[in-house]
Amino acid sequence: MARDGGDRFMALNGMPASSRFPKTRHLLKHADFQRVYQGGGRQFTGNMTVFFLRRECGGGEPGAGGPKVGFTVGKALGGSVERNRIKRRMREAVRRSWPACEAPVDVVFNPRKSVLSLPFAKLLDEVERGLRLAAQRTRVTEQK
RNA sequence: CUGCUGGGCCGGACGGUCGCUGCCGGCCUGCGAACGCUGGCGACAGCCAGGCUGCGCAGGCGGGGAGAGGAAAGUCCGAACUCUACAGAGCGGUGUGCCGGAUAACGUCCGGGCGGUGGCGUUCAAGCGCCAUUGACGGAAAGUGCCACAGAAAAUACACCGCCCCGCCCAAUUUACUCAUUGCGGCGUGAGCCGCCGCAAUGGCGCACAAGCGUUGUUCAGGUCCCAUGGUCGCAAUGGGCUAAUUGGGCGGGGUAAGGGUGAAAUGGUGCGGUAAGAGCGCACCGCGCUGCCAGUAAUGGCGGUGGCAGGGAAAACCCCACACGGAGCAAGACCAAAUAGGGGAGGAUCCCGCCGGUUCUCCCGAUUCACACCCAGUGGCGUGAAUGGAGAGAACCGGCGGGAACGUGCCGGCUCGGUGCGUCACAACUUCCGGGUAGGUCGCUAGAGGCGAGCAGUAAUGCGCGUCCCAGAGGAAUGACCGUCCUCGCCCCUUCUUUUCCGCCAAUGCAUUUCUGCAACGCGCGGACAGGAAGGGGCGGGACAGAAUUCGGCUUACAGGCCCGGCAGCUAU
RNA sequence: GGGGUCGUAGUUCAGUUGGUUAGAACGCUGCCCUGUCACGGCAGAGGCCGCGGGUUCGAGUCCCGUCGACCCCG
Repeated sequence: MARDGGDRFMALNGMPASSRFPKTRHLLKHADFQRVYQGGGRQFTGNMTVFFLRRECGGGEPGAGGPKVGFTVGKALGGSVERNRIKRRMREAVRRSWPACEAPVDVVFNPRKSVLSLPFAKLLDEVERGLRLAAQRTRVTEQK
């Protein structure tokens, strides 16, 4: 089964650093979320909605070089167990998709309930696509 | 063994890779302060530079170790803890509610009592005993209110029907009438249930004096149903009453609380006596109330006496009684504290004294009013407090006037000074300090009514001491993602064995023989098919309910599967 | 962490306090009206009162538990 998926896992497991996801890479503040919703772009990718916005004043803070990611998992998505499961799967997927995006952007993922039962390889694919998309779009707007 | 049910326990296991959040210690980098060390300068306050050590913070690297539950849930109770209010108590409100115990506390738990339900045993039965289970289980003679429809009446008991007695009136009857007893004959043969019989049997149960009910039948009108030991009709005999009496009807007065089939519920129940009719009116048993003794800590139980019945339900209607509770909640609360706005003090920009006026506060004075407490036979007295008032005193602040000092400045004299005039008013920038306090951060924050083990006390809940262990602390919220093996459950497939039923065959097979063929076997025989069971293997799918948020004790609710203990029913074996 | 409100016909709501008959409007169905539709008229169906217990003679209503939805405060 899924020979190609197995290879992908091997490759990801072999990748040593930069696949970590500490708190400094999280997007936590309510104001940050509002800024991304108001000023950024959005794209729906099937099982989630991706919001993104380039961060300008990302000066001296640690972890300012790369993207920062936040999730919104509302009460409508289920009980606390299911919401936690969704967040954990999303975090894991983002953690393994860091190479897709190097730009300093703020990204907010708004997952749907189907993330719970989706095979992990597909979820990984979608998150990686979303991150790459966010990087490209923000670069375009910057050139304008 | 199966099914139902009650209680307790567990809540998949092991491993790999990569992660997340605290903690411990190591290394590196940066910053900060201390300024201990070195060097330089110096007015010996200190400053500058260097780099070592230790400290704090942040980041990075690699290491060790830890990391969701029995319900973490619902937030239904109870506490700890914190702040706040408070002399004490009450009112109000909320909650609890048989008794005793456990506990920090509880609406929780344990034990007991009483009641309900089910089962078993015993007994002719009533009843009694045992077991299981269950109960929001104080008070209805403290008071208010409610009880539809039906029913005479729904809480005051008695209006109505009925029954009985007395009085009056009317009608009928008259030697006939009437009453009682006995005998004979007739009428009747039953809707329902049980039993009995099959041309024989015909027994029992089931109201009444009446009003009425009930039954059958059923669409309604209407009709039907009456005595067997006591019904009714007729006849006869005997005895009694008698010209007034009897019967019937009406009216009036009284007695009665038995009955009146309704209803969820009807004013003690059954029997006997008793009476004009009746009635706890009397008696026996049962129930109930009061009371005495005994047992028990108590709830309560047992025995006896006594009363003749007090009196329905409902308090999850209001309410009464007893007891408990001040309020808010870790976003409690404490500390540090940015930016911005704002507050206060000082400098900027001056202090002192006296007089007058005003405001506020405190004290003082006595009068009136009110409230409370005490004394008193009392309209009275006395004390305290409050409000109003006053002419007084003090303090603070504000305003005005006057004087002095100091400073600035002008003028005059004059030169280590003096005199005199004016000003020193207000506001603001700015500087500095202080306090409150937002964002943010730190603490609270996990060693506890803690877990485990065995012991002792206790029927138990639980308690006591001993030993041992440290076991999540996040904060837009970590405790994960993926994979492998095993475990378990369900379905499907294959192999082997086996059971029942059915079908086919005396052969397949083995041995002998060159071959034909012969021998072995009607048997617990051989072969096959459907179905079932067991074991093994393989494949697929499933493994619940659910995520700590200050911490505990309970309750309630959700929950796949497994284990243990108990009760009931059925089957099988001994 | 506190506090509150509401679940009744397909839909929106009465009825709940103070217990004994479940109602209104719109919608739906059928018939009439009209050449046809709409409007209108007549008739009808449709409810285990969120769920589970209890109190009571009797529960939509009272009590307890539970589920769901919504709102407010810090």
